[in-house]
Amino acid sequence: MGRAPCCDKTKVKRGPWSPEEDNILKNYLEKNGTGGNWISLPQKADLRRCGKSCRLRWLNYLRPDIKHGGFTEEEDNIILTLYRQIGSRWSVIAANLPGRTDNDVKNHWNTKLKKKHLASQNNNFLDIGYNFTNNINSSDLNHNYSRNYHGKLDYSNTFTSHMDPNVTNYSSKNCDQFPFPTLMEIQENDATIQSIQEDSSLDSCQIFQKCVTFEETNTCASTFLKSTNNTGCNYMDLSSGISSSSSYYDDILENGFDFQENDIGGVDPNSSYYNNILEIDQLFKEFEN
DNA sequence: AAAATACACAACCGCATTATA
DNA sequence: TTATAATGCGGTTGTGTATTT
Repeated sequence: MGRAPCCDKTKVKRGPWSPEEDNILKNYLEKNGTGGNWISLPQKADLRRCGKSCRLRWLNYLRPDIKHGGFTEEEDNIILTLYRQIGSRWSVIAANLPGRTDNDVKNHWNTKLKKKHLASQNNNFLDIGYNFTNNINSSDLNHNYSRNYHGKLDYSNTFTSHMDPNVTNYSSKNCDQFPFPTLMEIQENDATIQSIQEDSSLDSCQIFQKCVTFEETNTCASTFLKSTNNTGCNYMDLSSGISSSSSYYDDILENGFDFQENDIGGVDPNSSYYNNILEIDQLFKEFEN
């Protein structure tokens, strides 16, 4: 025994509404209102439609002051915030967005915001980092797997090092404590590269200056510390103290924003870590889908 | 240029809740 | 008070259009 249908499906029209039908429904409702009963409305308005269909058409489309599409960033933020608080209670979320219907918010979520939400969730998750360690020259090297703000796979490493017993991890958070290697020689070229004697745990270090344009609007001239070791390159912006071991900087400096699909920040494709990280990336991609 | 695929949004379905007789 | 109808809601599907192959 199924549920009793709300109307005779063989006698009502289904699918998209024609402009004529819209006019009939709109005119009827503006003149008479719902009369407190959607089920009997189609008959009274002379529409071959199910009452529920009429209600939906009116509430989601024909009703005055309804906005369609063009969600603003502020609206997106409200939806994202509320979704995180109360989940998929679309009518409640829509009630906080004047002119928006629950159906519209739900559609917008399913087509656009869900990805944004998942990405930020994954970013939060990935920010914690994937860690594994091994010993290189008596330094503990922690390998962190994360996403940079472009959503690109990024790989960085931090040291639990013998260099300073009071500092357990060298990262962007405490890079001001990073013991700089001794400057041994200076070379000049068009990128103003200064070569520095390598530190015991680094194969080589360079300081260089270059003007970098972010997204065509945000330009910054930074002095970077570039260090290389056997897992790849590391860049630290000496003015902001932000470091990144990433081909992200490589790509900006060398190719603008022309990222390669499978770039992994800071990882030498010939290194033993590369396949390992690709595997991890595959797992994350599956998790994202 | 045609077919396949992806995307956006409208509409439907059935269950839960609320209103009414 | 309770049975039934109407309404509200959210998951899901359908449809037209845009983009890619």
